[in-house]
Amino acid sequence: MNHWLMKSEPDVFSIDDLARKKRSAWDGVRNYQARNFMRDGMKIGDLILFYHSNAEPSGIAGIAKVASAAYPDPTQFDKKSEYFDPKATKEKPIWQLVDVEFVEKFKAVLPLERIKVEPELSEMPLVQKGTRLSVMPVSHAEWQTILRLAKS
DNA sequence: GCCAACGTTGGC
DNA sequence: GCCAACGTTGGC
Repeated sequence: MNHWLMKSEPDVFSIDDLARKKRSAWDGVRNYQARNFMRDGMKIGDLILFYHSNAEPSGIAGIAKVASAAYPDPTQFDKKSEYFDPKATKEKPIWQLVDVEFVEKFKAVLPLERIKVEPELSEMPLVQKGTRLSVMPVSHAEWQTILRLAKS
């Protein structure tokens, strides 16, 4: 099983929103590398760190899991959506997404500040300067470290 | 709200 | 195919 981290702005969609809905399509990803991780890397049941960006504080808020295989993001065809992509067609969709399911909300957000100073987490794309990936893989060791920090 | 860093677009 | 201009991300 692989592990992942996915970023969301809590003003738009937070861990609480996912907890309420139980399951949601992770729409709006418009970055090829992030799309490829969802399309080619994710398997049903993979666990996801739910990261709050542009938040107070920014950090990891809980856990979700992959609940579907990748399929075309419907918002790319929707003219009224802010994620509409005029270059995408039903025959040749560009953007893919997966459904995610709520697993757990941490008692407290594990702040980015804490992640940054943890030597075992220094290789994460999350803390690399200039990386803006919104979907990224997490190694098994990093996963264990993050859960230990989040629950301590 | 600022702005650095990055990805994408489009003229040539 | 280059690269300047532009738009976006996301921490602060």
